[in-house]
Amino acid sequence: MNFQQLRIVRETVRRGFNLTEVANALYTSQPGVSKHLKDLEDELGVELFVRRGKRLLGLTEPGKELIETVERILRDAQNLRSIADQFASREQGSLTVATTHTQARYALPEIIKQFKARYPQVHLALHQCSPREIVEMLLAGEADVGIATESIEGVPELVSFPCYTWHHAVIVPKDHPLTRLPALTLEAIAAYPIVTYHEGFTGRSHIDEAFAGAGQSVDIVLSAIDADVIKTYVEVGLGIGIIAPMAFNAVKDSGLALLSAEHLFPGNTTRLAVHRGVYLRDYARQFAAMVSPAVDPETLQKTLGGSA
Amino acid sequence: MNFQQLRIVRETVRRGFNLTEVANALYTSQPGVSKHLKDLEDELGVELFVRRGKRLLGLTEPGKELIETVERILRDAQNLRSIADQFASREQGSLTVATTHTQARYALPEIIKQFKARYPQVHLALHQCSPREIVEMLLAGEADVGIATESIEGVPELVSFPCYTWHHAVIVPKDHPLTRLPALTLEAIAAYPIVTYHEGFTGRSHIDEAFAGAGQSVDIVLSAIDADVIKTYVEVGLGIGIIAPMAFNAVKDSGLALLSAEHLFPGNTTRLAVHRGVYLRDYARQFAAMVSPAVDPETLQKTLGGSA
DNA sequence: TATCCTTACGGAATTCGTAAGCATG
DNA sequence: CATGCTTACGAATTCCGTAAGGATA
Repeated sequence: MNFQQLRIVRETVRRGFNLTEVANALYTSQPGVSKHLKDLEDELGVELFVRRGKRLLGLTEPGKELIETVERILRDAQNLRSIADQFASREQGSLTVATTHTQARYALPEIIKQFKARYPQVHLALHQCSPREIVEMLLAGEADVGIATESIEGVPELVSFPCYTWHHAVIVPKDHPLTRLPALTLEAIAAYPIVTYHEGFTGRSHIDEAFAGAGQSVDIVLSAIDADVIKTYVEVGLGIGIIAPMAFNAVKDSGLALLSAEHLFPGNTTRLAVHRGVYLRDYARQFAAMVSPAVDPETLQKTLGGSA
Repeated sequence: MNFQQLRIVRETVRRGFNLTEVANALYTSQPGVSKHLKDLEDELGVELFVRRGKRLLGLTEPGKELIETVERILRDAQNLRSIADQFASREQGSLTVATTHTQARYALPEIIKQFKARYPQVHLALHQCSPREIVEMLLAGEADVGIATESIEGVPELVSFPCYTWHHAVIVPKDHPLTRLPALTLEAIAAYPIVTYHEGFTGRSHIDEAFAGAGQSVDIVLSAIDADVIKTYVEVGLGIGIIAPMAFNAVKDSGLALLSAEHLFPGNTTRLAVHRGVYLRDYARQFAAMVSPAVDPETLQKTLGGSA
């Protein structure tokens, strides 16, 4: 048994049991991959993969049991490197953050500015992607930290911490009839075509729930991933917008008006997530603490300890 | 990084940083050991060991951090083999139990008889040793299960379960004056020379506590590891004995009388212990459940999951 | 027929053990 | 001067990539 064999097993599962892909992903030859798998199965005395003829189709029962331990071993091997790096160069290294447009554009800039000032030697990579991709990246070990409002809770392999809670708001052109209402209602909003976030983004599910709960059907004429697009179409007069309020800038968005809707939509909690059982470098823990008040950089590592 | 290097690191710590011993323990050459350590340190970019000249003295700070993860990786590698064996031959394998004389002689025979009937293909090795050695064996992965009344609690790397609770009893020659007392007292016992267990064995600490708490000084003329020795010397008239009551057999020990002392000594709880984070084969879980009613063979593995 | 896996084999790289050298108590 | 670690080097083993062959959709 060696690490390469375990890497191949892990990659085989991740790549959907296509050994050619696995070989490419690990920069090695396909026959080598094939042989390594066979050797490992021989050594363990158990078939790990279900085969039909020469094709691999999935994991056998023992394979399913074993894969979890394989993943933990490889994660721990990576942890060894991280711990060593931590001691070798405490304030140097890299940090990969996976997050959504909304966070990257509105919530994180100030934090990242501070972080960069504190840790100028850390190479910070900000991956902008969908909440589901954020989870994928964390699970695959491609990102150290994920920040999003959706999809993060309910993934048992992840530990997450609340960052802040906010409510959707409505944006309309400055002279829009809705600005003259004393207080917004869901009925009043539903009377107009709506521009808002895509499904699975920035609390969109909570918007749908609110209207569904009130028995209102809404006409969503356009959905976008980011508030910049939404604002643009609201200015153009396509409809009214529902966005996260931190995306509104009174100066830059002077053609629009922001109407509070806290009483209409359930609160959204943006969360920071980390894969259980991974070792976070000190600067990564500090970053997490800057993003979420629920993170204590001293005790975080113990919280992560239990590898599920 | 490879498994051999990690094995060498672990063994170096266990063998007190003597690389010659490490090489012998791992059946390899000493220069190879030396090189492997150096290569790993180079790869990680950190010194793992404190050296004076050419001698290794101990772990550096990074070494101390890393060793825990190294141990977990190697434990997980062993777990891979155990899981595979579990599927390859469900009722075949080996089980190593480390326990004390008292358990091996009086508590376990019936359980082991049942276990052997149920799993005739399992090679069962019963290691009789001191409670402290039991802990050592569990920590080193040399035993799967440990059973003892002392030393087990308070070791964070172990999970333990209560098996049964009992109180020490007094044995005396059949016609001894103490047999005519309506109820024993510590004072009455302390008036005679005493034969009982060694320190660190079979609840001896509780005996000392009881006398110390009552302000009684006692004359322990002989201490032994097992009740057979104690009984022999009581029969000879060397003194009165304090033993675990399960060691008394009314038929075989017809020359002796057993006097209850439940009201005098604190209760002892015999416990079963397993190293956290190890995978136990199904038959091992069944064995644990036969020994301790607190063990549920179905959920045991999850209890062990959290590797401290 | 194109994709995908296995077997076979030769070369490269790694690992291992022996021998020799040096430091420490 | 005996114990213990390092360096050096040749042998054995392992690992890897190319080439060829066979199975499946």
